[in-house]
Amino acid sequence: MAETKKRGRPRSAKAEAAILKAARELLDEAGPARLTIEAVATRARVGKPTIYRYWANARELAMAALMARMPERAGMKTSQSAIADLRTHVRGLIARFATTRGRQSALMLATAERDSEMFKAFRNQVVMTGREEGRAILLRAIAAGEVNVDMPLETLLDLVYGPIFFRLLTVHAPLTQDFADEIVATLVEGVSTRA
Amino acid sequence: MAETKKRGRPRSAKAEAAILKAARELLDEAGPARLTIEAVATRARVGKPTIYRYWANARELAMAALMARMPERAGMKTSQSAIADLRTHVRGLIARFATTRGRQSALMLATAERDSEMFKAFRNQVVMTGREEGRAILLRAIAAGEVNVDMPLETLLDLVYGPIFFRLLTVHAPLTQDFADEIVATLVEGVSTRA
Amino acid sequence: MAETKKRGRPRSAKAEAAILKAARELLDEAGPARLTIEAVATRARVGKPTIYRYWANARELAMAALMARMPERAGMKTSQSAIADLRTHVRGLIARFATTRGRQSALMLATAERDSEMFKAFRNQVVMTGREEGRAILLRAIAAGEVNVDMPLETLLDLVYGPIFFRLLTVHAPLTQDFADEIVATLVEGVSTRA
Amino acid sequence: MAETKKRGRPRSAKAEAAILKAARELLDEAGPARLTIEAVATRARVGKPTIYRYWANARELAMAALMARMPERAGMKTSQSAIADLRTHVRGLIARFATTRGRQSALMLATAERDSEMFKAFRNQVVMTGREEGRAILLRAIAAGEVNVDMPLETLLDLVYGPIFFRLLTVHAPLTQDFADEIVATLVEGVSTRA
DNA sequence: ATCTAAGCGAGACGGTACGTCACGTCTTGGG
DNA sequence: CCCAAGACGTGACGTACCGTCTCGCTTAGAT
Repeated sequence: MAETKKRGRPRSAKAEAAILKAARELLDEAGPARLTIEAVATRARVGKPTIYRYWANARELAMAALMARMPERAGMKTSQSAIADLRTHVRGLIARFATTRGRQSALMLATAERDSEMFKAFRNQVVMTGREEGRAILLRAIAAGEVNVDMPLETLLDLVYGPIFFRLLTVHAPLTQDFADEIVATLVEGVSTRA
Repeated sequence: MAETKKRGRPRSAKAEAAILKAARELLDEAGPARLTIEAVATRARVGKPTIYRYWANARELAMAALMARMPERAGMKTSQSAIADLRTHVRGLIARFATTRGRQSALMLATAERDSEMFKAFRNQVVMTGREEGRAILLRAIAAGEVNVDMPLETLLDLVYGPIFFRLLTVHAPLTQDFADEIVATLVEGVSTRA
Repeated sequence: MAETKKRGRPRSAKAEAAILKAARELLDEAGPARLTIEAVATRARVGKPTIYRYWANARELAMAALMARMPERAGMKTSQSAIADLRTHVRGLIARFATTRGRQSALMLATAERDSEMFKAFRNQVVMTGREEGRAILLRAIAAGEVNVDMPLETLLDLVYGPIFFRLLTVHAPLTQDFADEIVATLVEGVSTRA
Repeated sequence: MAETKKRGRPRSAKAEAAILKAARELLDEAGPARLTIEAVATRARVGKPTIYRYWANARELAMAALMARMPERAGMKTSQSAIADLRTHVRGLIARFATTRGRQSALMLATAERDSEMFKAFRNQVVMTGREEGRAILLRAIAAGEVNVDMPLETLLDLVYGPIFFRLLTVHAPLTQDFADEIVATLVEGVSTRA
């Protein structure tokens, strides 16, 4: 209830929107490394101090712009097989990240200061949003008895998402839809010949 | 005929060593983002042009310094179970990367210009060296009939390495030795209840 | 009809006083160059626009603060010798200006926009107040036959005040009471050997 | 003889000249208050750090530009009357300072940081150069028995130069050639009626 | 034993962007 | 309609590094 009385001129939503728009455009045109505060300020017809009032530096602004940019997650349709749902989910994930925007997001993640608030927000919103959906699917699969996981669910989720980001970063092999299927198949079946 | 005649003063091995030493120290003290050519030149008591004679920019120098820094891979001992060997391998990998140096390497990988020669060299030497060993282990496992892989081996390798780098980048969960075991167990057994 | 109806909240005398007080404090602490509107507003707990309602810019405010600060001129006592009175007057002048405040005033004079109203007011109040007294003394001396001036009185007054401000600005020699005596003696006697 | 060996690339005389030229042009066009480092850098096609390598701030640069600008003092011709020479000297001084440049110089003097090296250099070169000549003339007058000064020569010199700068600063009366004559006449003859 | 080309350290060069400060104006809600 | 607070666009500040370019000095193979 300790609400702070807002005094003085309120922040301009217009300015913030113009900044984010300019940032997004520059990301598209030149990538995150070229996103400078000066360029954003000029393009958004905004003063530099205004930008610094909202974000601490160019990287945080870039993250904010990328977050605002991530496509809305379409509500997932549920089929009878949770594993089929997982496959669809991973395919969607790859489709999302195998874009300039997706690559830039992964890159931001790697570059950002590990312990800033922005980093956590970015990680949660960009990387982990999909994760919640993935977690739901896996829980459904466990409930349905399709799957048996005797370890932290986090580990399994990392086994799903890790390979995608790995290819994104190392570019040693293409990030295709087939890769989604291969990931899911391996995780489900395992490679053991014991069975 | 094709030999290039070497005229003039040869390059100084001492200078190169001093540069790399300074670069390594700065990496340790301040991280890759703070590794500037000026700082390296000052610390190594070397002229800036000398540095540029060897490396194109600060990131390449950082990669070179990190590469020179990666611990020599100990010759892998082979046990009777290829899967046990894989587990040992993954554990070693995690031990190597769960260090400041390892984290910095992953970070460099993410930041580097995707199509430079240096990027490829760095990727191959830092990330993919272990991979060759992993590939050998898997091939051994297949030959021994311990394992059955009906997809590109690359995919399976990405399923091993991807989760490690993912945690390195997102820091949402700790990178422990247990995680190595969980990765291997899942990949081997799968999570299906069908069996 | 012609009368302007006073509508709305009247100006706050308290605000003006607080502003001038803050300005004076900042002048003492940091000098006229550091007297910024922002600092004054913060210290006086006053909005910046309120300051601008009274003064056009920081220099004018500084001048206003300095004017409010000049010590009241004590009523001059008249002796029998107008020349002795002049000496006393010049000594008093030097005493007044050989202070931080005096130096700042001279500096303001030099910095101010030459044709602003404030400049004229400042010049008249700070520099020329003394001058009126000096003029009166000289007129008395002429009337008493102690002195004979066959040129504009202004010139003679400049010969009295000029050297003081000159030393204030160039600081090449100290501004002492002896200097007052030397000025008056030279002006009265001249340096010619003809006599 | 402890000469310092000059290492590294020597400073570019061309750059320095271009900077001073640009500074002079800006002084002429907009005055000392508008002389910004940015504008000078742009006009001189020179990097800002290069300017800062030579001068500590805009005011010092302005002083340097004004110094480079002061007209060479013509070798003074000597007549039979030292007092006539003094009159000629003071007239020349007024002619020099009753210009935009002269006024700017006086202003710089007033604005500069009192204890910087640049301030002293500027004072000596701009204000005090003429002073040496004036001192020589006075010494000649004393030697010739034309004049009798029983006080520090500095005081007399201040009585000559002070009034000029005073009018320059206060602009309460015009700075004419007649003023020169009036100054000299008063100093020589004095205003006393005793004689 | 020179000559000469390349590497060396140092450091100045033209630039770009940084993050900050203060400007003078504008926009709130409250008195 | 004034007040405080404070955000706004603007413009300059002084600094950090960039990557390039002289300097004068090694250094060592070719002459």
